Amino acid sequence: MRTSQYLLSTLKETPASAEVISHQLMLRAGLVRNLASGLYTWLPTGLRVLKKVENIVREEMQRAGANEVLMPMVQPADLWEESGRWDDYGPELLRLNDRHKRPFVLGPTHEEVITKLVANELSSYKQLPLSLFQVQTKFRDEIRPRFGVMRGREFLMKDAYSFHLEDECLEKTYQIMFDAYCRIFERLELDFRPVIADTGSIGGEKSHEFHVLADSGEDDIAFSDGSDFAANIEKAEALAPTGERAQPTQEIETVELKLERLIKTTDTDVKNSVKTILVLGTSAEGEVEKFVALVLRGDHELNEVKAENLPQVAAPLTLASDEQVSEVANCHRTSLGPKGLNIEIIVDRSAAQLSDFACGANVNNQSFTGVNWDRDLAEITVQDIRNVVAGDPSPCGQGNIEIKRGIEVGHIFQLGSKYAEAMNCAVLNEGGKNQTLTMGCYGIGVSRIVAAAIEQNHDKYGIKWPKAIAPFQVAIVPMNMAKSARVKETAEALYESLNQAGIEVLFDDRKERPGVMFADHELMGTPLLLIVGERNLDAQQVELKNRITGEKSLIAIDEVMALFN
RNA sequence: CGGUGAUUAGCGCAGCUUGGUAGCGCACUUGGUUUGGGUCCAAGGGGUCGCAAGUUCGAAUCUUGCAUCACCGACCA
Repeated sequence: MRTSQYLLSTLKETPASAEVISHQLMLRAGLVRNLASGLYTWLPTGLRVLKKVENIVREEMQRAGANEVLMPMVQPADLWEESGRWDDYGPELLRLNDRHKRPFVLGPTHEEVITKLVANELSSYKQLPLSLFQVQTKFRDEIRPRFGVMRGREFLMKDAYSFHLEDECLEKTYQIMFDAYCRIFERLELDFRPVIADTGSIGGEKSHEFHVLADSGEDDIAFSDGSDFAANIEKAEALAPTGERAQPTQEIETVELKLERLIKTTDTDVKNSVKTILVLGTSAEGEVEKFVALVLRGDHELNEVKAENLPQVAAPLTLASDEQVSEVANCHRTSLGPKGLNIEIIVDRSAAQLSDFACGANVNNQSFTGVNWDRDLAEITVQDIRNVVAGDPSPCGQGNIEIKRGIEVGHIFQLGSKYAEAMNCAVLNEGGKNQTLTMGCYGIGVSRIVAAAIEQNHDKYGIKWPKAIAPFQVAIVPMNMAKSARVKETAEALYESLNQAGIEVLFDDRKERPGVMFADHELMGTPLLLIVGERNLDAQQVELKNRITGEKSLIAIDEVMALFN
């Protein structure tokens, strides 16, 4: 490709709307352009990268035995009613009507469509197991699109689905997919971790997320420093403190301060206080009807996923309003405490270990000190409901927890039969009986990977692409080609040979000054530059510059092709 | 959905307080100059000042409403 025929579209200045480095560089290097909130056009350079990521994913999916298909982005609403997600999915699901006023959705994912397809196509256990995948545009009407293509509303995703008669078979495929994912991210040269993940509302038993480590990531990942344990913080278990709880030594006293003031103005340690959060609870029939108090040590944070997964707590987790707090406890939320509440009390394991602790007194601007479980509060349930913090013992039993930020680029689930049941996806088994299938699903955010790769690979000059996904393998940068016939001939000849050999080469034939060309190629992250100048032509040499290492060297012109063998 | 801020040329911004018909840098066009790290000089083109209503002789500027974008929060496979 010649730059004179190419849409380079680099920018000197950073557009004001770009927050994270990958978004800034994607705009500056001319990879994408914003169309509307969360919607991006891929320019030629960006599309080259996107396609390379897509192809690596495709190759590894095929190697894992999956068949590629392509499903419509627009899906009829009745499929979603059949699975129950028409009601469950919420406003993230973009709904629309066709000219006959028939309801459709823009697919945020394709479980319904694929399950329906397989239900229609398969009839015998002999056709199992089967894995299908596609690379397709997804649309999710995100509440808050941000960071460019990192969290766009429309994005490119590889989604794969596997179908099995038995769970053991599903587990085997799950492991194959797990390995395929590791290979994909290794080929992309990303610093990534598979982490244990929450299955969320999609259901299922087992799930891993694949995270690219980067400070701009939106998720917290808990690692062990003593093993390879890693889990999304949503899912990382906070172990119960070891040892016996200390015996009470103090009597309850009432203090005329709200808890926050008590901690700030006296020597009461926040770690020896508990905070109390009132949330909606569920009845025995699973209906939302009452309240539950969640009690945590003062310095700990509530883990909403853990709380939500408790049967006593209504999902989605809903905090009680100020009015509701008044009804239940007759005080403001800042003075809530577990003692004297006439509702179910769920206490975090760490909070349950405290003795002689401080808490709100359920009277405005009053607290208790010297409170003790058992003695002062008998009826409590102890659960793990907090986020792990750095330094906690790892739930794997070895080492301590460290927390880092990650960008979720992949997620694999053992779905089970939720969708197969809903969509009536079954085959005849060996005994001639109808048997509902069990499913796995496996997603990779293809467009998000492009952003994640930049987050991990850039410097002050621009992007430093991993080899496998660079838009071009090499650029030819001629010095003053307009004035030097030799330079022009050499550059053209090199371009011709590289092109012939199928190397992706960008020939900078613009009439620009060298500095401009260097700056553009560094911004775009081309891994190798071939600099052709009068200076080295007498010796039949060109200069080779490596974008990643910054190394420069001179090589003979007839050695150039050997670089790409 | 709540809070905050923004919206003036393709991009980055100034002008608004104190109303008088729009400017700077980059980019773009033309000519010259320069050519191993974003040359320099000159001349140009380009804007319904987000939209609508109001106040006023007169609105980018004041008032009101709306829209869009972003950030923080809530929310979210």
